[in-house]
Amino acid sequence: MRNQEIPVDKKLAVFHVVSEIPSGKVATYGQVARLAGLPGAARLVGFLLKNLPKNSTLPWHRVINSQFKISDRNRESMQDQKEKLVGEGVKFNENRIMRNQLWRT
DNA sequence: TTAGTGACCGACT
DNA sequence: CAGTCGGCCACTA
Repeated sequence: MRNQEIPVDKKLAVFHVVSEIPSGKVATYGQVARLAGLPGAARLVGFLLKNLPKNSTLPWHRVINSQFKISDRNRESMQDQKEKLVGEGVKFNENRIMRNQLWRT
């Protein structure tokens, strides 16, 4: 059977990195991809988070884009993400997250 | 196989 | 700051 030609290992690596993001901090898609050993695969991270099962406990809300903003998609989901971050103590400046809230390794 | 799309990124205008 | 472009990865028609 030659199913699974897709890089499952990469997906797991990305999920692992996201799960390591501490509460109160945020990471960019590109940063997650890089830490997962997949430099340049930022779009893949977005794709994976979009297809995340609802029962997942992954802190996807701590992932933002390089502009320190919440990526466009459903209005509800975006608002939901911001509320979760605020609830964890992440500070915003209007709709932009402050740079010192970035997860540093 | 080719072309289009997306929760992206960096450089450039 | 906003818009465009080429490049990146994987998915879909």
